[in-house]
Amino acid sequence: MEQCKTSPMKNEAARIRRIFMLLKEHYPRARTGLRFENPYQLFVAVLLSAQTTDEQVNRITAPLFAAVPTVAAMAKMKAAELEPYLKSCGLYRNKSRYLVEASRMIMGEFGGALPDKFEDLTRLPGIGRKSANVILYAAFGKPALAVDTHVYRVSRRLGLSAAEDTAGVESDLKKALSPGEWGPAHHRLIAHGRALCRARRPDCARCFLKSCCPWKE
DNA sequence: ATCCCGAGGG
DNA sequence: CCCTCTGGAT
Repeated sequence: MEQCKTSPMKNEAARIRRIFMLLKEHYPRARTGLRFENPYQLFVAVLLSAQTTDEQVNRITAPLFAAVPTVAAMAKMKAAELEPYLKSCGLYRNKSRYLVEASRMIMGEFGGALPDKFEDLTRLPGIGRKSANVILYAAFGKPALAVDTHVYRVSRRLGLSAAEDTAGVESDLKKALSPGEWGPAHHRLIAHGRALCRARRPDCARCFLKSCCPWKE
């Protein structure tokens, strides 16, 4: 109690460290649920994952990768030819168009190889800040912290950030963590958002972070 | 701020 | 019926 008055900032830092320590304990090896074997497959899976569950994405990508196995093959497709493969996921018209256009840009401007820099990735249609960060970390092993709907919601409930947009939350989380922790933290916040800190009906009663969480529904 | 947009849960 | 799912472009 006295520590709160004498050094509130230091106390807050300790609270945040405790949150990530507990997340690590409960989700020791949290990682992406998207199935992929190379950067091309991750690029496709991430682009498809917008407003769609990873399980649904995996159902789609299995036949899609068999039919369209490379960036070069994707670049030769027409959006209309691709749509049947994406029919069962949301936003399928946009996603079909983005996949073809982005693949053509990768062929034309990046020599057929998926770029490994944030500024290049976000130039690709359908790849924004979140998807670029996922690719940087999962495909290239670079320090990056993607803020998706789960990370955004959970971070704000936990008081890790009060930012009103994903870029602001990303900035706050990065400041609170060392670069080596960014990727794992991303996956653990998602795991927590799915398991307990759900968008609807969060299970605060069973939450192991209850004692260090300011949020009440 | 709005649009895209099927599947699954409640 | 309503809300949400590893968003991005206009």
